[in-house]
Formats: sequence, structure tokens, C-alpha cells
Amino acid sequence: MTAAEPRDRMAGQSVAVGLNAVVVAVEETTPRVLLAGPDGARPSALPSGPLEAEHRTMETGLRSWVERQTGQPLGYVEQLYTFGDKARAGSRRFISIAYLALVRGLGEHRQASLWADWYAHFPYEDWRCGRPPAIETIVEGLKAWSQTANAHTLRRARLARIAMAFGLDENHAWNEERVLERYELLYEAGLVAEAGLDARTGPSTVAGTGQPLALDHRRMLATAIGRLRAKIKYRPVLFELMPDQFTLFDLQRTAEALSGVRLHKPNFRRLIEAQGLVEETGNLSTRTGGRPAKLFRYRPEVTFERPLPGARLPLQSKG
Amino acid sequence: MTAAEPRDRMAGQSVAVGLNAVVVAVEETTPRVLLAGPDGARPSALPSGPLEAEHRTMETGLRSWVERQTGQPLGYVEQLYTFGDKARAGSRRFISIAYLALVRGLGEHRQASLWADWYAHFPYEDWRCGRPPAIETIVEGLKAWSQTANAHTLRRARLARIAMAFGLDENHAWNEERVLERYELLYEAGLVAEAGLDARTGPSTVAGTGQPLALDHRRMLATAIGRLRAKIKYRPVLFELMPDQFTLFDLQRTAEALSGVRLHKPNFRRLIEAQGLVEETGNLSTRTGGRPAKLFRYRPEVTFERPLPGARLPLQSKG
DNA sequence: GGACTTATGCTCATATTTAGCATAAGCCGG
DNA sequence: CCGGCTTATGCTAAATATGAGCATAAGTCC
Repeated sequence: MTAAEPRDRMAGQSVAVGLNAVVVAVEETTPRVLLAGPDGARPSALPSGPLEAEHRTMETGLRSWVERQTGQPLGYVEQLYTFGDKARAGSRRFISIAYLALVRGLGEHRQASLWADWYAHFPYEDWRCGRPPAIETIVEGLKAWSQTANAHTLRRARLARIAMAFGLDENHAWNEERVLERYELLYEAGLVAEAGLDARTGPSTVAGTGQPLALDHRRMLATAIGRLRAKIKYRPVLFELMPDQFTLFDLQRTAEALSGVRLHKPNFRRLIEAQGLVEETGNLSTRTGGRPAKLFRYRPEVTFERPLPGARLPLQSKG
Repeated sequence: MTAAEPRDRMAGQSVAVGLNAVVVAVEETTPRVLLAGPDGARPSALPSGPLEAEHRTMETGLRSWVERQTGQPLGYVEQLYTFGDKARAGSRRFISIAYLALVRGLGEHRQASLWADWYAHFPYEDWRCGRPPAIETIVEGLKAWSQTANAHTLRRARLARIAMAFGLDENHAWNEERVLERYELLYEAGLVAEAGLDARTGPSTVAGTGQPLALDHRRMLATAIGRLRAKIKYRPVLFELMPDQFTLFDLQRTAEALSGVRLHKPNFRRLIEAQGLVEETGNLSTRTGGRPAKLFRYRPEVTFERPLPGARLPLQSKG
């Protein structure tokens, strides 16, 4: 082992690396994700492709795959997570590096792609009109699964996870960020169609768990939704999804679409204005029935770092 | 392209995948990171090794590499980030998947490894005794770099980044989570030793920027520190670093060691107790000079999900 | 016993959040 | 032109969380 060939970069197994993109846009009140797939079939996969030699970086590789498959150029991109398969004897190993991308509005897209409502794949994640009725069935199915465990402690642990993920106790309210935890519970319980791929039980899907995607792409989408729902609370990523000019209510509806929860209008407006994140353009929007709304634009120059007022630790500068 | 061989997993370039671990423990008031390296030399690399065929998952591969190289078994593990090199013509491509691991106390470790004080590599990140004097020199060096830009706007943008990362304006206080941003500024400015590897200017290192690590391992450490500093604020990961019993002040010193900031004792205690995260064991600790402190233990059963009182969005359940 | 040290409990001022109400300013149908 | 309807926008009171300091408790050390 020499300095030129350090240990963490030595040969090892040859691995195929895939790049996957969760491309998100919001149209009116609908959050959408860009799907691609083989020509002719209804798209049910994220845009993706192998990392290739000519890609300068992984991110450029990702951008070129998305653009080639869907025609959609990407703006904001961030890495999400790297998923690895269990190694199967004899087969080549695959890992997938998933990215989250945000674009402003739905561009035109190629034939073999489409903008899917992301709640079609996660119906129980949309609480904007109150608790989705499907939750009942789902929780029932999960509880039934929890009872299939032999050990008493395991049954209890499963019930606790379910209560936590779906906000059942008085202790735990619904937390819109726990998208991945909820999906993984459904997966473990075999209640989503993809679980069938894992062999064992056939797809004993429960109604209301949403449309599946290819491979582990729904897991990637769940990761992306959770990340985005968390991130809009402390970084101005919302504006990556907005057009040049927008009303404060447009902005609110975008936030609601992503988080799947309703927000309090006066407070939302106060929060945004207090940050100094937007400025009036002087124009008005008269699209809807009522009083015309002022149009705003984003002010990126505020660099913006939320003062983190309640940063959850009692910080102090002195001793 | 068939269903059995979907596009995102097709051949592509053959890639070597490395696994890297940032293993963290806290000893008294010192946060430590486990380093390994070739026998004989002073360790200056993170424990790491290639992903191999016999590893069932990436995480088990990581655990086995760390244990083999340092003797340290791992407890809590989470994925941090996947770093990819720019492709160089002709050479094989490498990517490194970095993990964060937390262990309770410093176990024995092999000869070729050591527990380094992480502030040896980031001296300017420790504000527990007030603003580190090295900051002056560093900010000077950064400002000099910012002026080397030709375009006026670029100079301004660099100054804004510096002010933001190091908390210079009245607008921006020191934010202990921005570890990676600060390191990347130093790297771009060529003020850390590793920047020399990038060719161009030789290592024009500035005093006070800390000891380098092999390859991009200091960047990984910066990523880990930032993640950990953010995470202790909303997940009970602190307890992954604590022994079975501890005093509330032990807990506070661990939080301070990680965040590099002093905390207000009564408020810290109030916060912890309010969460119901700990319970008294009935025992007392008499280690230090004063009144003996009650010993506590962690109560994992609270599953704990911070009520997220100020979740940064004006949530409401109704319409 | 007295000085010193750390632990622990309590209080007050301030900042942030939650929630609701009131008013403004457009449209629409008569 | 007027009321009725809709949405925008502004304001305020109450609840909660946070920041900071002080007082007391309970040991150790001499």
C-alpha cells in the first residue's frame, strides 16, 4: 500500500453505479415528480442511468441523464442518499446514488416521461383536507402485521413504531417529515406492492398505500419528500420552485403542497416577511375572485440564514 | 433494456467504491475521531476500505473494515455523504461513501490507530473558551483571497460567504453547524494543506487552520461534525456517546464538546428534564469537588420526537 | 467549623408561535 | 350604484419557549 494507492481506493469489487433523480415541481396545488420509462409503457421509474466515464462529476452525469431521458434541464440539485443492494452471490453489485432536483414549473417533456402527482404514490401523506381516510385501513393492516411477531417485545416495538410514525398517541402528533419511516413500515409489513419483489409473501397490498414505482424508486421518492419537507423549514429552497413573480398565497400553497399540511395564512405571511426574503414588485395579481394580491419576488441577496431562534439547545456566549 | 436489467443498473463504467468511517467518541471534554493508517506511520486517515463482494450490505462492510483496522466495534451508524472524484482520463473512477458512527467511550484500539482530538484538525471550531484567536488570521487570509478575484461581483460574493460562514456581520452570528462551509472556503482559498493536492498553488497554508488528513478525509470529518452538531438538536443521538449512567453535567459537557459552544447549565438541565429523556438511577456521583450529582440513565422507550415547538412553519390542523 | 466547589431549583424578562378577529379591496349580480 | 361574495392584509391577545441571573443545597478540603 503506497500513498499513491491508499487503502480506501484499492481495487475491491467492481461495482456498477447508477444515478437517480427525484425531480420535483409544483403545479398550482399539486407537487409533481418527473417519471421516465421505456418508450410505449406508462413511465414508472425515476430518470436514471449509469455513471459513465465521460461524466466529469456525478452531478453532471445526473443532469445529462435527466435531460436525455425527459428533456427537462435541472436547476437546484442536491445529493439525497446512496442506496446499495444486498450482494447476491455471483451477480455484479449495484449501488444507486439518488439526487433531489427542483425546477420551476413543468417544462415540456419527452414522450416517454410524465409529471406524476407525488401523492398518487403516497396518498396517505396528503393531510391538506384533513386526515386521509385511507389511514384507517393502513393502520389496521400494520397492527395486524405487528401481531404476527412471535416475541412479545417485538410486537410492542412494532406497535410503538406504528404509533410514532402515524401519530396515533396523544404523545405523537402527525409529523409530516417521517415519510420514509412510514413507507418502510409499510414495506416491512408487506403492504406495498414493491415488497413482493423481496420474495416471501406475494403482494398482499393494502388499499390506499399508493401506486408503486420501479425497483426501489418509491423509497427514493419517500426520502426526497421527507428531506424536502424538512428543508423548507430552514432553507429558502421553496423559491427554487417558484416563478419569477408570485403572491404570498402562491408561496403558501407551494409550501402546503410539499408538506401536505395546511398553514395559517396570516402567520405564514408574517414569517416570510419577517425574514426579508421577498420584496414587492409593485405589480398586482388579479387571477382569483377576491382582492388583488401583491406580487413579490425572491431576494437571493439576503443570503439568508434563519436566525434559528429556537435552535433547540440553550446556547450562550458567556461561561 | 429488459425489466430484469433496468436502465439505471446497466453496465456503465466500472467503479471502485470505498467505505469511510468517521467514528466519534467523547472523552471528558474532548471529542475524538478514530484515525487509522499504515503501520509505523502516524495515522492520518479515516478507517476505510473498499466495498467487497462478501459484504452483505455497505454498512456491514464498513463495520468490518473499522473493526479490522482499529479493533473498535461500532454502535450507531448513519450514512453521511457520497463523495466522487472528477473522472481523470484513463484512470479508474473512485467514489467514497462516508458514514458517521458513534461509540461510547474510547475502546482499546490497535497499534496503527489512534483517537485524535477533532479540534486538532479544526482549531477554529472550538468556541468553548470564547472566540478562538486563530480566527483573526484566518479571516484575514480569506479576505486577501477574496480580493484576488477579478470580477467585482465575485469579490463581493466571496466576502459575503466569508461573513456568513464565520459570523462577522451583526446579521450573522457564529453558527456552529456551518463546519463544512468554513472548511470549503479555506480549501478554495488554498489555506489548508490539502488544497495543495489540487495542484496550482503550493500549500500556502495559514496558521491555525489545523492538521490535515489524508485525501479528502478532512472534508468528510467536517461533514460529520456539521451533521452531528445539527442532529443533537433534534434527535437523542447524544446518548449514543454516553455511558450507562451519567450526570446531567456530563451530558452537557458532551453536548458542549460536540457543538464547540458553552451552554447555560440551568437551561440545559431544564430542557433535558422537560423532554423526559432521562430518569434518575438513585445513585450519586462524587467525582468532582462539590455537591454530589445525581446519576441518570437514558430512557429509550420515550421514542422521543421533539415536539418541534417552533418547527419553522406556521402549522395548523384546521383550515 | 469555614472556605470552596459543584448541583439544583426558581424567577423574570423577552422572543417566538398560535390562533382568531377586523378591515381592505377587488368582483359579481341585480 | 348597492349589497353580497371572495380573497388579501393587518393587528392583537394568549400560550409557549428561551435566555439569563440569583439563591440555596450538599458535598470536599483544610
